[in-house]
Amino acid sequence: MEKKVSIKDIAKHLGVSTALVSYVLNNKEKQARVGPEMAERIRATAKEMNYQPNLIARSLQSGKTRTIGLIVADISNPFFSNIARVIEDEASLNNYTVIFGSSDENAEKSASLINALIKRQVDALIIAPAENTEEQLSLLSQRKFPYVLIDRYFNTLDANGVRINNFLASYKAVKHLAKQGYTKICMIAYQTKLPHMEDRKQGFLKAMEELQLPLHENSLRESSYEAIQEDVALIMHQLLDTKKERPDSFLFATNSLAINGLKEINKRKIVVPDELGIISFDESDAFDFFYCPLTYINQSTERIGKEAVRILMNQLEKKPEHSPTGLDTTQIVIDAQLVTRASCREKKKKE
Amino acid sequence: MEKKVSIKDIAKHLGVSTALVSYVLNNKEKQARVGPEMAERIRATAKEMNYQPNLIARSLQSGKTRTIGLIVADISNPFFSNIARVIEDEASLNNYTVIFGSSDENAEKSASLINALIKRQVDALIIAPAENTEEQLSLLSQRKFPYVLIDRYFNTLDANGVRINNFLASYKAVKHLAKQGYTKICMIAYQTKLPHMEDRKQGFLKAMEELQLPLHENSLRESSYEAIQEDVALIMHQLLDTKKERPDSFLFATNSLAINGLKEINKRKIVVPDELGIISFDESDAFDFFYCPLTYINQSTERIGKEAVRILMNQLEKKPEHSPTGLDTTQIVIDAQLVTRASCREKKKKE
DNA sequence: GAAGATAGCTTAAACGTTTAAACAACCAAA
DNA sequence: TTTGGTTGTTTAAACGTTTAAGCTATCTTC
Repeated sequence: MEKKVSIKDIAKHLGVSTALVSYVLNNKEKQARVGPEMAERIRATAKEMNYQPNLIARSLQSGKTRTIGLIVADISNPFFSNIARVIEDEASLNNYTVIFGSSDENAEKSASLINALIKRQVDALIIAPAENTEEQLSLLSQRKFPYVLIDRYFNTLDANGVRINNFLASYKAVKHLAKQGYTKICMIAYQTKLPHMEDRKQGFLKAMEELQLPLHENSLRESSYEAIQEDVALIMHQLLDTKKERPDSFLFATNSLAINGLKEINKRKIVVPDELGIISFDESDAFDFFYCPLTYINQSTERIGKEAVRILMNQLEKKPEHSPTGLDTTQIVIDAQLVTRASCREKKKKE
Repeated sequence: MEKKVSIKDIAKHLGVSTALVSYVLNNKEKQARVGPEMAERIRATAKEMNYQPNLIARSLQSGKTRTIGLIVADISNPFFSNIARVIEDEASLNNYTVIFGSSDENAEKSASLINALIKRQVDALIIAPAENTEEQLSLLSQRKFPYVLIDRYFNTLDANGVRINNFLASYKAVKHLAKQGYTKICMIAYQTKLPHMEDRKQGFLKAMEELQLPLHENSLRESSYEAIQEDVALIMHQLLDTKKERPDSFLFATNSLAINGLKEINKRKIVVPDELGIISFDESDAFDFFYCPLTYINQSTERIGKEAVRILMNQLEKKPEHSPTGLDTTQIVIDAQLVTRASCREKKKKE
């Protein structure tokens, strides 16, 4: 690669000091009282030599990189890549760029990603935290490093965050299923202690209780993240390939769980919504193309991404005197909408 | 945010020079003849003070950032986010991180992204180039800036690249359709001069010619990128809501085109594969969940990502003397596989 | 025509690293 | 006892910026 032209090259070319060049190219000619002809000459040669400022040097000097680190479970998951796109656009509007990393729901990977990004001096982080990462995050908080949690959160951690009202969304979904006449409702969730997932489970349980629907060991089943395909296949086998206590409806806690579940349901040629009602969290093209389009709980990736960046920008760009302690934190809870489509039958089955 | 500890802080704390600390923490104690006890003390205090090297400072000094810039059309498109994930993992193995940007198939956006990434001193770029970006890329080549094109390429540009054999993939797809008895084959492509798309179109035309199947103005229709939904809807209306010359099969040139097309096909309750055979490029969860799983041309995102990074690493990590002119370029053409499923009927219709 | 202001520019330090070169102290060999 | 080598450490410059402070003419003003 050819050597890049620096401010020094421009200065040498014109026989002036680098300071002068810097002032002009940063439009500080007024305060620095640079002569108008000089300013013009500098601008001209900068263009002529195709000068591009070295942002690394600038960052070293300013202590700011105008870079945001984004850590999600998996950037190839559409839920996260959609959020990534929104964050990219919002960041770009504020002249920031985004570095990303995938944690694979793994605490160690998360730690090393956070570390790598901090070494790279990102100004802030946006994190969809994995299980058992409270300590890492609490360390960030201690050092007053700016960050926002998305999608997930921790009860023990007072941090900026954007998420949906998981409990209520789940609760409403169950109520909706019950209203349509389903009684043997089963939830498929992830086996994790992450509170957002716990909330979804609790919302399910609370609704079931209020509906006085019986709960048994198969009412709420959990899959691992790593072996989701095998786990969901097994769960579906145990739940569907039996006559007694066969569920008449499913609530899937994420799009990946639903996609794996739907594959099993398809295999068995089970008729949705008559034999089985279905609701899932998140969105997916697959939900649209399932022979019976899925009713789902829409988490607006648009809003999540925008709010996350907004919180950071408020924190990063505001004058120090406006943040008395610097310890205030913002939590946004987005009201997730139930989008009703064909996967829950319209009326009660037997009247 | 609290002030970070620097090498200077460690040096001061121990009453030694920063050079010593630097040598030790870079494991150059042997060459620099640092005393073993001193080395131990330095390492200990570095750990104790939780020292994290400032990679920005290191980059300024070394001229390398160990960062790769990734420019795709849209990071939220699963094809690109899958590639992004592979690139992330491969880069990480080599101790690189990835900054990304979405060009939206827009040449100006592409130019400003390239510029922004170069100002940030990325060591190399991986680009899925938009239309009319030859000049930008040719400038990169002129300056000997390392980059690899993925998915797309330009005839007039001698650059590193990884892509599939678009012509042949398309050609084979049409032959496959014909073999199953379809004769009124129609291709839906993007309206662009990008050669990879042109190749797909030419492969289609060549196969049709060899098959002696008649071509007319509706045989090959094109949609814009910006208004894909409206365009595909219109095309489908014109092709399907008519009796005369109605196509009996479609070849979609990308997953987005297919997804939009399938929605229209679904609306009209057209029976696949009997009334209509379908093949699409790329992959999608939607293809699996369409009532009749789609036959598709699989572009291995795994291979594309891996090869792209491999090419860059070869170029970036090799000693200068190994690249005599530095002008050699590597092109990888991956053989895309046709994955046959239910969306093309098994036998000829009327025998 | 002296004092002070102003315009136009330069100097120099700083940001946190890396690393070649210099230096001081010691030791061994002649 | 000089010479030369080795060991352990420091000095200082460099990477490309930014920016406060300094300097020198020239211009006002009385």
